[in-house]
Amino acid sequence: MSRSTQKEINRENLLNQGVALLMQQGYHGTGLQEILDAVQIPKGSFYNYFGSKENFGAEVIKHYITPYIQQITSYLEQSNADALSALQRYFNESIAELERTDFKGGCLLGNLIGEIGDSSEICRVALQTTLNSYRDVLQLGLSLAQQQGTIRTDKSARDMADLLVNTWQGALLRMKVEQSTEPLKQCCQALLGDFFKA
Amino acid sequence: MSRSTQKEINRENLLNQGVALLMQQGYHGTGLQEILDAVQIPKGSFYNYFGSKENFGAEVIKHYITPYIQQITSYLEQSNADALSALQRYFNESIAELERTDFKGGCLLGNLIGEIGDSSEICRVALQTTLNSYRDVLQLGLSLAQQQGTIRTDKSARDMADLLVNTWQGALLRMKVEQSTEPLKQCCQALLGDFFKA
DNA sequence: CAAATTAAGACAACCAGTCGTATTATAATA
DNA sequence: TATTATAATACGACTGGTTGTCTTAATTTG
Repeated sequence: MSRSTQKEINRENLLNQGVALLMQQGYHGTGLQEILDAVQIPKGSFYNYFGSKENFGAEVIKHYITPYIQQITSYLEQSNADALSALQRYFNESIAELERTDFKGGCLLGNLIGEIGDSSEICRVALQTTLNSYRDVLQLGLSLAQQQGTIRTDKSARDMADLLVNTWQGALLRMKVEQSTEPLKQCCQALLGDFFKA
Repeated sequence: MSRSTQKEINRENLLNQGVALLMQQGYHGTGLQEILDAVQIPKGSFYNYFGSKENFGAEVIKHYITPYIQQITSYLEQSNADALSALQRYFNESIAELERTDFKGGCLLGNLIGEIGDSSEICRVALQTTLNSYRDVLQLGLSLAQQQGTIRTDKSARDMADLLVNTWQGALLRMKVEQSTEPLKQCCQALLGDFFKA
């Protein structure tokens, strides 16, 4: 196997493991050694791939969001003239997944904002752009739903998407503390099922 | 000075410093030594007052919320037949304070839920009861406003208080990442100024 | 003086990050 | 094509520092 592709595989494995561990144990709660042991990669290589733990953290953040955006995009494309249902389907699927994993983790973005949003500027910026791109895809869905007449048009899709992201983040925190997905369901019901309705 | 009162003063100082440091740097990001140095208390004493860092964390959590609940209660008592304005005044004051402190810290509860909600059961329970008592006082305000006719009555004060707490927490995270209080203002406007209105 | 409380420092475990060496891949040369 | 030269990467022992906790001695109290 060529060296460059192996390097890519190693990087990918580190990022995946980083997502899993940072989400559950936090940034300072997870040592580099723990990540390296899990994927059997020596410490020296880590510092070749990423320059520092902080840079790694920023890359983990960007790596994290990709599948979620793909999932929403895919749901929106599948939905024929019913973007609102696609969004509801996405959130319901997320809720089901969180129940399967016993409410662990929640959202890496929310967790890291609280922990290192003040202390790491690099990660703060990564969190900002990542959260914005998540907001953008929700905004797209809401704006489609506006065109389809299922979502009110006297509020901007942008504002509603922001509110939805923020309430969802808060509900995820509440879920962890209550060990229940009730806050998540309430979030979807109150916003998508009521406040945003046309 | 008697020993018992000195002990109380030391405990109080440690808790206050703990609130400040844990809020800004997180649980694992703050070492005991840093807290002890700040209040000039030897490490050995710490383990007399609190049994472990984890127990200390749980006590810091409970200690944190008291002034906020007092503030809301005080605003509600001052307000003559206008509980909704009292709540709005509380949130506006909180927003002004966060602007003064450059969006640092946010809410200790939200930050710690994300960081250690999964790993420390003691702290998770402390966070749960603390957040619930915060919700309770907001619920009281909303239910007063319902009686006064300024808040809709087709939704329970409890559900609205939960939604308000969760959205506020999410907005605090968003504030840290955006370095702006805009998300907080949007939260108050959308809920207290629109969705919850009678 | 005896008992209980407090404080100081020792402790092993762990942290992120470094550095010299070993290994490998690529390029140059014959 | 075979051999060598050069560069890039892989590696893990090691560093200085910090972590939370515990043992032990000093101090205070009744």
